[in-house]
Amino acid sequence: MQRKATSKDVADLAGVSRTAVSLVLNGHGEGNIAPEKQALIRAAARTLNYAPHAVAVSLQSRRSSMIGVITDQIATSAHAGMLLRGASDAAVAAGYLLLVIDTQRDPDQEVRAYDVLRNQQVDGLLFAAMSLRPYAPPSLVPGGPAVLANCYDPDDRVPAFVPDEIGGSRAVTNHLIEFGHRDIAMISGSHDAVAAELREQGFREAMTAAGLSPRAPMLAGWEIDKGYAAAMQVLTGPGPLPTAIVCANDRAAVGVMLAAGALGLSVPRDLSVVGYDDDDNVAPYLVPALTTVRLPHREMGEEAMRVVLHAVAEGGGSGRPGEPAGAEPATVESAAGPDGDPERVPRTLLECPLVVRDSVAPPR
Amino acid sequence: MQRKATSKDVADLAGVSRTAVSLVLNGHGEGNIAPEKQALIRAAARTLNYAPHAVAVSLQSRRSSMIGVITDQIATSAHAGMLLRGASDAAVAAGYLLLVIDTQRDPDQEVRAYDVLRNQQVDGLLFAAMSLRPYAPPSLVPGGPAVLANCYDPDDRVPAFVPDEIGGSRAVTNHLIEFGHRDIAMISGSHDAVAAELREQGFREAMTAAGLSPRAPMLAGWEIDKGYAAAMQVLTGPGPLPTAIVCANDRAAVGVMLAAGALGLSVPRDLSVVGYDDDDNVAPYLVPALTTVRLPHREMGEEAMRVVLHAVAEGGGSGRPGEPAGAEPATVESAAGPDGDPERVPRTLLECPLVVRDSVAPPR
DNA sequence: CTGAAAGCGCTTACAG
DNA sequence: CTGAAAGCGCTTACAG
Repeated sequence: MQRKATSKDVADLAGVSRTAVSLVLNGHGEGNIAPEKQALIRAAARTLNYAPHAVAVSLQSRRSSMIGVITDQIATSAHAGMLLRGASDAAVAAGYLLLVIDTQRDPDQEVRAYDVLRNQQVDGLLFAAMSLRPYAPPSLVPGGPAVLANCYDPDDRVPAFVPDEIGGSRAVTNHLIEFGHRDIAMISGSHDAVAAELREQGFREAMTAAGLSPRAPMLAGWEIDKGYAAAMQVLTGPGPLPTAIVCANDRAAVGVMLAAGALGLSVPRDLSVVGYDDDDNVAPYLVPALTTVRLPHREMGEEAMRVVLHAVAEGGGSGRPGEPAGAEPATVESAAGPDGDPERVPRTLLECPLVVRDSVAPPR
Repeated sequence: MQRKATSKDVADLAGVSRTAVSLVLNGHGEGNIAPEKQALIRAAARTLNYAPHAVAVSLQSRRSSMIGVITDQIATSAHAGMLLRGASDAAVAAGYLLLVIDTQRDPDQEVRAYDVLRNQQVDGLLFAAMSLRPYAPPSLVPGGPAVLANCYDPDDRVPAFVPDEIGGSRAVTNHLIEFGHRDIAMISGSHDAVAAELREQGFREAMTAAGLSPRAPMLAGWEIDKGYAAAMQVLTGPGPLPTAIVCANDRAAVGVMLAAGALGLSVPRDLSVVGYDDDDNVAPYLVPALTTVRLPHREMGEEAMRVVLHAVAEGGGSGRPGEPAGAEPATVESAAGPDGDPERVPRTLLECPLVVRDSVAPPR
């Protein structure tokens, strides 16, 4: 690799000082440097293919133009990558780069990640969980402002962006109710993920609001086989058969469809099925295509990054957003402390939109 | 955020020069600095929680300890994340950090990515494709040694690590043959992905080697619904029904299972089914669990990163590995140029291991 | 054994 | 309008 051109090279070629080069190339030329020299400098920079040495700039400016991202399980889930994509897009648009470290949920690695990121002088920090969960960041987060995505500080000391799980679940359930379903079963996820309880709650709320008495959700799990087993049970067991099933997620819905097939039931004619997640690789391609709820992964990454960037721009040490960063004001769950603690900071709920496809029909 | 301690702070507290601090903390103390002073310095560093300013170190050493990673679609696929994980693990273990930029296959973004990474002074470069494809990197790759993962330079100027698709496909097909299947259908992916042809080739090779005449692979696609449609056709069409189906990937296999269910066929009793990819979220949980082939995503990331790191350590400007970096020597496809071109560099084939589960049984 | 000096590449007061 | 100087925090010859 050939040595990169430095500002000195440009200065020499243009016959000026490095000061002049810096001024012009950073847009402070006007009124300071003679127009002809400006042209000379720009030409020289072009010729040499000059680009400032980011490390030197960073050392001088005390800004790295890098945002540290700590994730807990980057590899596990397909759509979770969208969170990173949203964050990356927002960062790149603002001239920032992402330094991503995955901790694999290992506390040691997490501590080290904070250290490394701090030493790399990141300007801000984003912590992203791959599935919704509470997360208490170190009390004094190093490395500038910090924001949480798809996780939340139980004490709300750090701003967070999370999906409105309850709302999404309410929405799909209502969709079923509008189609005329009255006996709806729910196959829930395991309670090691907080999303399971939230989705159950949404289901119950929608049923109750419609004057229907909800069946107790069946605890199953998040995988295809769990959905299969639960569906086998509910669809063969004694008692009346439900006309629709709300699944914990799209994969469980695959299991339900497989079970329906094995039982000779046709979806949606004999049974309506809905999922959750809008899994890119699954939901649109199931036969029939699955009606489900989309998780705002990308939005979480984007919004969270915007808030970080905004705080960085403010020169703030805290991740507290001054004014809303994004254009569209997201739903805010007023997370006021029990005693109105002024240290609390907003936890923003992002909509989980209903995605209507072909797996729902009126009950027979 | 409180100001970080500098080496000057440590020097002052310990009553020595910054030189001494640097020497001791970098392990060059012995024989240079009096033992008592060494202790003093270490103590001071501890007290102040000193860690060297990475940016300053980088500027001075002309090494950033960062490896740039350019990906083309980080978000699309779940298991693809494993590639990143493997790369990250290898990098972190060697004290390197990853600067990841996703280009979304936009050539403009790609060009910009190289620029940005070069300006950030990355010590080396990894280019990772999310699905196997040819990829010609810029002729003079900037930013130190470069290696390709899950993609390959048609001219083999840059080392590459790719899955042995043909071998994997041969292996599953043989598995079916060993179970006694003689009439095996293949539902292939669309040919926009090179993996499709490779997997077809493996299928054909295995059949031919066993003295069986292979059916022509059916062109379908990579999604559930394509597998479903193709299965419907092959399983209802005129002519003899195959006793087993080789699918382009796991998702297509889901479609096949769905179709089998709709047709009243039981897998594996009435029909054996195998997939490809060993999709974490799908294959182990299908009912029955899917016999498939695992893609060495993690290994590709790991091995490729090791080669980059090795080349960096060599101080080499080219990504040409001197000696093999990893312990286990991977299968090497001798990609010698047609005329023995000495500029050619190895393209390494990583094994795609067969993963036996429950979706295969002897034909009835 | 120890510390003053130079230099990595840049930008920003400051003096002409 | 222009350039010499200082300084970001570090490490590495070099002179004592």
